[in-house]
Amino acid sequence: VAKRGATIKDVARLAGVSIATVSNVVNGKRPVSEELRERVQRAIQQLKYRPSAAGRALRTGRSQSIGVLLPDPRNQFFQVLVQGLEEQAELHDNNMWCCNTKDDPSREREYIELMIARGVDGIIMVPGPEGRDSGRYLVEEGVPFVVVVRQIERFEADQVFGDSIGGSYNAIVHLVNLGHRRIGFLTGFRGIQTFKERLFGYQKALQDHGILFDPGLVVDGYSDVEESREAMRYLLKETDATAVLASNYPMAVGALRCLRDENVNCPDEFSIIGFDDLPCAMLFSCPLTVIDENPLDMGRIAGQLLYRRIEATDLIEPEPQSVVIPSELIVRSSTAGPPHRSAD
Amino acid sequence: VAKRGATIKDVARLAGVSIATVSNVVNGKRPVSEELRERVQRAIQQLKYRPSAAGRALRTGRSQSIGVLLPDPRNQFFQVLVQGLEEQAELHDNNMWCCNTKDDPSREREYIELMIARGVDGIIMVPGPEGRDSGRYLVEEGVPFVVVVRQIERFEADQVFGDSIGGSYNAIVHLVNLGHRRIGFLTGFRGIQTFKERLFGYQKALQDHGILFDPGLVVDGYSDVEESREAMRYLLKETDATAVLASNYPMAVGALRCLRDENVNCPDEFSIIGFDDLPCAMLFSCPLTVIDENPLDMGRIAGQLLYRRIEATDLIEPEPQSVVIPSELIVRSSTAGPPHRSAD
DNA sequence: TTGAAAGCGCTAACAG
DNA sequence: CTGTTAGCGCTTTCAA
Repeated sequence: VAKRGATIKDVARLAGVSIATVSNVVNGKRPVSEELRERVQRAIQQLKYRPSAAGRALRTGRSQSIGVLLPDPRNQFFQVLVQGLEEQAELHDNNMWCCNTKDDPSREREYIELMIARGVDGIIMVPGPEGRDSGRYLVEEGVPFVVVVRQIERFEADQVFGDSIGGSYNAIVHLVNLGHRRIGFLTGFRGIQTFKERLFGYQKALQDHGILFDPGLVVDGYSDVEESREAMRYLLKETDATAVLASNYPMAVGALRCLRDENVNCPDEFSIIGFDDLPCAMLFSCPLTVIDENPLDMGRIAGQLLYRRIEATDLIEPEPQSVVIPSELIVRSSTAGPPHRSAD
Repeated sequence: VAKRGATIKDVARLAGVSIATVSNVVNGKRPVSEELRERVQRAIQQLKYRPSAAGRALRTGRSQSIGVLLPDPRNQFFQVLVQGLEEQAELHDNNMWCCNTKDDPSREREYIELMIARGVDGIIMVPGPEGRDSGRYLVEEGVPFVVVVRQIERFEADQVFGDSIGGSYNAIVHLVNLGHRRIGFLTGFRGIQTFKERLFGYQKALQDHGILFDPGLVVDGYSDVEESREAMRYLLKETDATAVLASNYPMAVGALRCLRDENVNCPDEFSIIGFDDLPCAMLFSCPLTVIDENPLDMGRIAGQLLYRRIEATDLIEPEPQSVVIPSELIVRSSTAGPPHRSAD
């Protein structure tokens, strides 16, 4: 439908030079005399010539673009991550193709296929429940990639992620210090590494403080606001929990919403601590105490690792590198001592 | 760096057929005998053949992808919009390339150039301050496109947007009915059509209720949380406003944050009404009264219009169409009568 | 320093 | 129903 633009041939003809010369003016790979360069530049301007990405990609085998696999673009955490990636992509004159896997392994796999077919130069992946398989597949296909946000354990690849175990551990210590003993855990898909780690940190913190782990206090929110609201209702009605750790942002929102529905005061009657510090976290009816994971830096560093790999010559492949981004506990007012019982 | 996959030639050789036959099996443009089809399918499987998008794009002039220009991907409003678009793109086996214009005209223009060079089949644009120029340029270049969220007035193109004037009008009527007379307006870049319209709706509502328009009550938040916090502080300290209309989501967040900083109770001492209903709007310390614009439908419809145009034969170009998505006032608790004065 | 020409992977027109 | 072939726009040898 779109009308065809000028091609390299048109430019060559108008400038009275060969197409090779035009190419060299455009890409600067070989020196071109001042005179010809000028003639070519003028022709380019006049014809509004834009090199065709398709032609170039076909010839060079490089598309100047990278693919990004995200589980949930609506979660602002991932948008901040993307912003960090975008910064790097722009630096390399690349474009980014973001895809929504919805943490569905078949969508993840399909998008990887599609990305390879489209010839992306590399992939940034937030791995879903079967992310390890995807990772293996990418290795097999020889596509440069980096795993971000959620670690794939004992896997040789560039990886950038937060200290989920430590973050979770610190959150629980905070609650325990406030006097809580019955602490719920609101988890996402249990198949996902990050949530496993956060659960582990939770368990370890309990253990280190001599509190028995009760699996009945672990409820599934599936990273979804509505599901989390339901799960939280269960925690409230059917258990004696006095606090909860919500293992990501939408789940904290769901938990908070449930408390509001049920007219349970936060933090007087129930404490909430969440993951991820987003702009509205402090505006909630009880400004949220959170573990911040610094997604912007995660994105930046992941981007840098990817381009390092993309630009490596085939001879010297860089060593796979794992980068752990430190996380930080930000205490606001959604956490306090448990009701009917003084804090220690 | 990535190792080269199998090409159509490899498949043809292995299956013992011509490349044309392989192409026809893949694309189904011409009938192929059962026997050959099967041989080809087997070869495809065996070689893990994936048609090269670059080759196809070069040959057909179609890239099977669309570009999306967004002013601020971090604003969840736009992510919901994108979700609607994505739905349509997936339906057409297309991919989406989202770019962040930051409402900067030169970035907008650059990305349009880039998108054309990359051969996108169409563009969805949320126009920035000089969006009209961009629109004209797209027409000139013959790229199918649709304008979304923010209208370009008196401009022949497919456009999908909300009823900003009406939404704003209704918000003000709501406040006036509560008894407010001194109502502030927190605006984004004044060069952007949507904000002009929202300001207009505000003015018109005041006028219709016999309230004099005071330009001193219009303050700039530039769609930014921090800027809005500042602007709101001004409104609070330097004017006698008792309520404010924040003309998009991040600005409402900023306004709310300011009230929190200044220990001003909402809605008892000050009322806020915002635009865009996002999942946390109801969790704020005062659950936000908002105008919801239904971005999901905007995205869906914009996508449909774009594909209608992309798929049109050059002979029958569809008539440009403007679609207005109705908006809805959702009353929560951030609005009440003004202080020191009973509501009427 | 420049040009001619091959060919990247694919589709489509043409020939059988 | 199938095969042969031209050529999309570009980069990159190879020759001059």
